[in-house]
This record gives sequence, C-alpha cells and structure tokens, in this order.
Amino acid sequence: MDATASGAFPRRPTMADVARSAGVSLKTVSRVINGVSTVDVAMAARVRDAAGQLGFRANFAASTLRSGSSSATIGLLIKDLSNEFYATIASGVAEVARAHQTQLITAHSGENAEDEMEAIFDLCRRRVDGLLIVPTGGNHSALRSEIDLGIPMVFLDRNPVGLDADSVVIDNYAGARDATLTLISEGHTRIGVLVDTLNMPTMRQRVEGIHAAFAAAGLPWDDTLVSTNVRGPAEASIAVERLLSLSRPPTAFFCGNNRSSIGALRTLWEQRRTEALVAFDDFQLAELMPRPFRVLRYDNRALGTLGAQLLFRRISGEIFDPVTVVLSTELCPRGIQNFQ
Amino acid sequence: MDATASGAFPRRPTMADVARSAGVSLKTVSRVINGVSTVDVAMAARVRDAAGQLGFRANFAASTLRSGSSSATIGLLIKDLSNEFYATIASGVAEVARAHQTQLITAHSGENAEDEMEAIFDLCRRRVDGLLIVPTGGNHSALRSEIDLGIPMVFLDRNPVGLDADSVVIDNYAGARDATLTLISEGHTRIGVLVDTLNMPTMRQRVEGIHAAFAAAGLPWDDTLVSTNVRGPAEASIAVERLLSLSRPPTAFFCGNNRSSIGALRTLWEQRRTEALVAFDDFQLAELMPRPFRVLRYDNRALGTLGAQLLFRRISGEIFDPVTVVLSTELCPRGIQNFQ
DNA sequence: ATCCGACTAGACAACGTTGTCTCAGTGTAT
DNA sequence: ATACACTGAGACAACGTTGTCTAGTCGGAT
Repeated sequence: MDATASGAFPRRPTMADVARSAGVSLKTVSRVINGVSTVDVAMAARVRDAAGQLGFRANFAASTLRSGSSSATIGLLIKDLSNEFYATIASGVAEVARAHQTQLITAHSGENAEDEMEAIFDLCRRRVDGLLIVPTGGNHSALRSEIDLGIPMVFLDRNPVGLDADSVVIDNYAGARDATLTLISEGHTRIGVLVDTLNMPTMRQRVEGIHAAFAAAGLPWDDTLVSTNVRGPAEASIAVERLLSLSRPPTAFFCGNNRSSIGALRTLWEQRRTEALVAFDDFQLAELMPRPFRVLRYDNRALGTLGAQLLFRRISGEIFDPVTVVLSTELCPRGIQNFQ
Repeated sequence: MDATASGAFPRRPTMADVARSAGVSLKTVSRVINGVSTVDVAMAARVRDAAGQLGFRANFAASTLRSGSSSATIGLLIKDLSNEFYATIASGVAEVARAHQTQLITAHSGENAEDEMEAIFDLCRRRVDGLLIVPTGGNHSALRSEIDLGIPMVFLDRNPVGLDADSVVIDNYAGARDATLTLISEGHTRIGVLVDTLNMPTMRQRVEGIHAAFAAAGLPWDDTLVSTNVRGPAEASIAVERLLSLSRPPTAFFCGNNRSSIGALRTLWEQRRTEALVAFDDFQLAELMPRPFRVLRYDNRALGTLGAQLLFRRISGEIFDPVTVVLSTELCPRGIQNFQ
C-alpha cells in the first residue's frame, strides 16, 4: 500500500490521513476522535469508518504535548521484582494506579545510587505524574527541584536522605524492640541475630531496637552473637551453624528479613533444634513451615497502596506538609505447631 | 518566581527558557543537551549551567514526536501482579527490557476480554515499541492491524485466538500426560483432579493430558473424580475433603495449579493422609512443605525472558514467520521427605 | 588582497495533535 | 427584507523538540 516508510511497516496513519480519506478537515477528525458532540452524525460516522479502515489510533504523546494534559503515568522505582517484598508493593501500587486510570512504569534502581538517580531522571523526562521510590541509598537532595517543578515523589520503606518528602515506612525499631522484649520475658538472654548489611537503614533500625530491649532489661549485650551481611538463605544457614557451635550458643534467633529466616528455619529443622526463632517479614506459606516460629508481620501491600494514595493526593494538587506514614508490626505465630 | 502557571507549580522550563537564560539560540541548547560535539566548549558550559540552574529536563514526548524515534517502552499485560506466577514473568520481562534500555509499562487486563482489548489499545496509543500479553480470553484478530502497523506482540502462557502471532507457552498436555503415566505406573488407577475453570485453555490442555494417559494405559476414566472451578487454596481443601469421602476415594491427586496444591497439601497434612500428590507449577518454599509431593516444574521466568527476547527481535526489525516456543515440564520431588 | 573550506550558530519548518478564532449557513424575530 | 443568534466546520497557530538549511567567522593557501 503505502511504501513511503523506511522500514518494513507502512507509516502509521495520522489524523490528516483519516481526514483525507473521509473528505473532511483534520480538526473534524480530532473532534470525532475526542467525542465532541458538535459534529454532524453522518460526518462523524464517515470519520469513524475511515479511522477504523486505516487502523488509526491517536498519538497519545502528541495529544498530551499539545493539550498540556498529564501523561496519566506514574513511575515506581524498586530494586527487584522477583523479590516477594517488592512484588507485593508493586501489586499494591498497580491496584491504586489502575483505580486512577493511570499506567504504571516499573523501573529498576540498578547497582548504585547513581544508576538510581539516572532512572529517576529518565522518568522525569517522560513527565510521569509522580514517582514512588524505594530508595537504595545515596543523597536525594537533587530531587528537590523535580518535586518543586511538579513531579511529586513518595518514598517507600526508607526515608529519603537530604530531602524532606512524603514516605511510608515500617516501625522497624519498635517492632524489633518489642519482639526482643518478648523473647527476654520468656527467659532468653542470649539471642543470635542475623541481618543483612548494616548499610541499610532498615537493618540498622532493627538492630537498634534489639539493643534497646537489652538495655531496657538491664541485660549485657554480646556482639559475637550478631551475624551481619547475611544476604540470603544459604548465608543464613551458615550463620546459624556458626552460632550453634559457640561454647555458649544462643537460645533464640532473631532474623532481620524473610530470606534469612528461610535459611535459618531449614537448618534448625534439619538439626531438629528447638531454639526459638523470631523473624522480620511474613511470607507466603510461612504457616506451613515444618517447625513453629514467629514473624514480625506488617502490611507489606500497604506500603504500595498507602504510598500510591498519598502520591495521588499530591498529583491532584492537594497541598500539605510532608507526611511520614509509619506502619506498625505485629508478632504472629507461624509454622506448624504440632509437627513431629 | 514564575507565576504564570495555573497551579501551584511554576511552569517547567523548556529549551527556549534555557536558551534565553544562557543567551544562545534554542537550537544550540538542543545540541548541548544531545551531546552534539560541534558546540564551543565555553558556550556548552554556559548552557549546561543554565539548564542545571533552571532544573531543565528535556521533554521526552516532544523529542520522540519530532525525531520519530521510538518510545523506548514496551508494555506487559497481565492479570495480577500479586500472583507469584505473573510476578515471575514480569520480573523476567523487566530484566530483558532493562538490558535493552527500555522502560516497562505493566498493565492489568481487567475483568473481561473487552477491558483487555481496551488496555492493549491504550498502550498502542502510547506507541509502545511492542507488547507482551498474557491473554485472558476473547478474540484477538482485531490486533492484526496494530501488528502490521509496527507494534509487535508476543503472547505468553496462552496462544492468541484468531491471530497468528508469536507466543511462548508451556507443554501442558505432555506434562500432565507424562506425570499421570508415572502415577499409573506406580499403581494408581483412581486419581482425583483439581482444576480451575475449564474455560482456560491451559487447564483444558492439562485435563486432556490426563485423559490421554488413562486412554494409553487402557484404564477407565471416572469423571466424578474431577473437581472444576477450584480457584484457590480454600476451594481446594473442600474439594480434597469431598473426594476423600467418596465410597471409592482416589489414591492420588493431581492439582492443576500451585494455588490448589497449597490447599490440597494443607488438608492432606492435617489429616495425615499419605495419598500421592502431583501438582502443576513449582512455588517458593515447596521443598519445605510438611509432606512429600511432586511438582510439574517449568521455567516460569523463561516465559518472560524468552518472550521479551523474541519481542526485541521483532522490534529490531527482524522478519520471520510467527514462532511458538514450547517450554517443557519436569516432574520434581518437593516437600520434606522424612517427616513423621 | 582574495578565495576557499572548515567550523559554528541561528532561522525555519516540521512531528501529530488540540485550542482559538473565523466564517458560512440556517432559522427566527423584527 | 434585515438583523440576530445559533450551529457546525475549517483555518491557523501552538505544544517542545529536532532535521535541514543558511549565514557568519576564522585560518590558511593562493
């Protein structure tokens, strides 16, 4: 048909093509496509026929550029969609975005703080209506101007650094402290701790909560019972074995996240150990694990839904001081209680 | 500062603003922003200063509109990001998209076939470079013109209806047939089957595979052992209980997906039943379930990665006949083998 | 001194759409 | 018959950017 295109595909039809085909002016096509009622019905039908025939589909970018309307798109910046924690956040965000008839671009923050900023700036160039960011580190003060120029941002799970902005976070400190106090009240005085890198503020807060509980109970703190840089189940297994082999091993374990608790659970089960286990983050099928333990549960999905709701309030133009929503945690029994 | 904007935000600066501020022409700003080398270094520095001062960020939509370059965006249409199956696909797609420096819009197919088409057309209006679709039903022939006009589409998990297009699917038929033959070879002649609605082609294929195995073994097929419309763990529990209470109960169970196998597992564990269980779809922590069973595992993530790779071959202009990639399944032991 | 080419920077138009304005045609009241 | 409001459709410019073309400046060879 049309061989003017350079590639294998014919050029996409524009309103001008539809207008020519229908024998009307370009503006009339625009009116019909946008459902303006001041068009003669017969003419409108002719235009719609021509549009259907040609496979015309209005160019959204051109439309928003001219009309100044919004891109009806928000961005979500996360580390890794294959992680249940982030996937649940994304699912919550997607639900709220959909309710606002907004598309969601999910971008990945990459290896370092620089990549993260580059990803954010790319989304700004695309003129997203707003951004939800699970920050991985670095300083966020360079985002001030973007927010001031109309791209609101809400930070999830961690607060931004060097920037006063909205956020939704978990009460890591109080959760860890209260869970530790519970363990202490049950008679535990030596607690093995498994955490990821302490560079993560969330991990630091959890460890600080444990410290606070020991201090409040007047118990001495033994740093040799802490394993840091536990990144996954395999490292957690090794850490548990190391702690169990100490001359004075812990009588309970505290896992900083769900990935480490899975490794710890496996090792404790395999060795039929009965040490208590408390773990941050609930996870699917936790209740079917082969031994009892407890999780510090919180509403993971709410990080996404509350964050997105906050973001849409900003997008709609509402003005208020930066808000930090803190989600509380709850100690819940998990695993099969009556196993064996 | 600038109070011309209607809302609370100052108008975003454009290249014209940067040009005015730097005392150069608009085109020179364009050159600097795009890294064209034929600009005097001092002048370029002045432009960059002004751009930084104003918080200028090029408008991506205007840029692609004028230059005719691609949107560097692909779309993924799935049912539900909170489902591990879809989340894993999305994660695979995201990884490949990122390697191609492409953003990913994840859209949700909605309740019915009409919503799904509307979502697809919205992404076409946004001129995505290509689409990955996990179809939920309905006829896809209306997408022919979109593909011909330059938006390639790859279908995941299910083939499109009324449209010859690329797809990546799982070998449901052979997987179910072979697993059933294994059960039969172990002496099972009555197998309880739990499947979601048979409107889903994948479910139909799995049931047909089971039928084929019975036919091949010359065994009679008992339709009363099939529970359909098993949507989640709760329905699965009920179905298992019903089947166990039959006068001639099955000696083995076949679950059509991971959600039903979780419910079945729980009920079988709670009642300490030793019936064999084979289930389609592997899932996280399956190996820590409190009883042995087997899963029909396949490379879930490959649905996303292979699909996206296929899509990017199309996007790069490669021309080939529509391809259907079939992923094979594998029967794997899961659950704790030596439980009490 | 003159010419040429190399190199920069600006003017202008265009991408596909929509906001604004104008104008032709119709109907109605004077 | 004239003035008037009203309806519907086209002309034109503009959104923010980039491709193309032109013009100016400079250094060096004639």
